[in-house]
Amino acid sequence: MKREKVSTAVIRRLPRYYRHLEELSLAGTERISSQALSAAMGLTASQIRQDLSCFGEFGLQGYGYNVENLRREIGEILGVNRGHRAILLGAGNLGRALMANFHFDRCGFTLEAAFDVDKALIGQTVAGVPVLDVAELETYLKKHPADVAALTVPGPVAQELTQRLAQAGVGGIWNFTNVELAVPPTTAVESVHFADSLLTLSYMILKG
Amino acid sequence: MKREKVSTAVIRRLPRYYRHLEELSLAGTERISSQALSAAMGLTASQIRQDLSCFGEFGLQGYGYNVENLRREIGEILGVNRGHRAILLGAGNLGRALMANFHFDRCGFTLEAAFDVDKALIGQTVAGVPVLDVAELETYLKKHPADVAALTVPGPVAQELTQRLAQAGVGGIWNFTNVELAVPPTTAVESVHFADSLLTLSYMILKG
DNA sequence: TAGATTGTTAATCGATTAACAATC
DNA sequence: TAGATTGTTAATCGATTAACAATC
Repeated sequence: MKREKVSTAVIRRLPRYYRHLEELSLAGTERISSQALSAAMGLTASQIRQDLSCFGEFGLQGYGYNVENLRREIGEILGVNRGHRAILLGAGNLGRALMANFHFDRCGFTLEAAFDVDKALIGQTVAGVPVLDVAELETYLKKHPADVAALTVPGPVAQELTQRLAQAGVGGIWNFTNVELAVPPTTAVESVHFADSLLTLSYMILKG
Repeated sequence: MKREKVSTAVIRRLPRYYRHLEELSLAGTERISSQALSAAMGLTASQIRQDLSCFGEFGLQGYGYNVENLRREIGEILGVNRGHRAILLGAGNLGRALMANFHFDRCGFTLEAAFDVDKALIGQTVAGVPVLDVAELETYLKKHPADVAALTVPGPVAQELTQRLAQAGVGGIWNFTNVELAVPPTTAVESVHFADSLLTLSYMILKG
C-alpha cells in the first residue's frame, strides 16, 4: 500500500464504488474483478486497482474482490459506521424534502434535529425529526454535539449561520445554498450547487 | 484562441465564473483582473486566463476584464440566453422544493410543467407550474418540446422514464435519483448525487 | 498445475502553473 | 510613455493507463 495523500479525484470516486458495491451485494454477487467492475462503471480496471491501493490491499490474485468485503472496507474508509450525527438548518421546502426523502442512515448519519426561524414550523415534527428554534442552536449543540449540518437556508443568512456552526464545533457543513462559504480550516464544506449543475447540463445540450 | 475540445474540468468551472461575475456585477464592480478574480475564487490567475482562452479573447492587456461583458460572454457559452425549456418529473417533496425554490430562470430555463402519477397532485399548480398526469408525457412533449427534464422520481421508475424522455427528444436529463442512468449518445445526463456528496463530506470530517 | 487477476512500478497523457512577448 | 495585464507558449506537475512480476 502506498499511503501518500489521497487526491480528491480518488475520494470523489469512493462513494460511487460504494454505491455500485451495495447494488452488487444486494443482487447477491459474491465476487468481482477490477475488470468487471470497471466495465460496469465506465472506468479502467487499472484505475480501480490504483484507487483502492491508496487504502490497502482488498483483493486476491486470481480471484478479484469479495463484493461484500470490499463494500464494508470502503464504507469504513468513508466513515459510514462512525455513528455520525447530523442536524439540518432551514426547514423550508428543500429542508423538508431532505428530511422526508433522503436516507441519512444509508450514509451512516442520524438526522437528530432541524432548526428554523418560522414560529409556524417550530415545534412540528417532520419525518420523525423535531423542528426547533434556531435561537436554541448553541444550547442544543452543547448538549448534543453534531458532526455535520445540512444548510438549506436562504442565501443571506448562510454565512452567519456557518460561523455559528463552526464556532459550536460542527465539523462539516453540507451546503445547499449558492453562497461560497468562508470557514475556519477545521471545518469542512461540501456544496451541492444546483445552479452550477443545471448550467453544466445547459452547456452539454448545446455541444456534445 | 485555441479551439480544441474543452475539458470537463474547464466546463465545470464555467458556472462558478458565471456566479462570481454575477455577484461582482451586482455589486457594481466594473473591471477585474485575472489576478483579483483568482484570489477571490481560490484559483490561479494563469488558470483563469487559460480557461477563458478556450472560448475567445475577452480581456484587454493592461486593463483586465470588463465584469459585465465577461459575465455575458460566459452566459452565452453556457447557453443562458437560449430560452431553454424544462419539465420536471416527480412532484414529491424534492420536486416541489425545486419548483418552489429553485430559480430556473436564473439559469436561463423556463419550467413549463411537472408530471406525476399521484391523482392527488395532478391538476394542482405549484409555484405557478401545473402538475400533469405522467401518462400524458409523450402527448405533451409533442406539442411542447422540452430541452431538459428534471428527474425527481423514485429510483425504480427512473430508468424507464429516462427512456421515454430520450425517445421523446428531450436532450438533457437532470438526474436527482441515485440511479446510474443509461441513455443514448444524443441525450446528456447531469446527476446530483446527494448521497455521494454527503459521503464525501463524511470522509472529509474524518481526515482533513 | 495453468489461468486469472492482483498490487505496483513505469510510461503516457492531460491539466495546471510559470514565463513572457505583445499591447492597451 | 511607463505600468499593468492579457493570451499563449513552454515547463511542471499530477493523474490515468499500461505492463508485468507475484501469487492465489
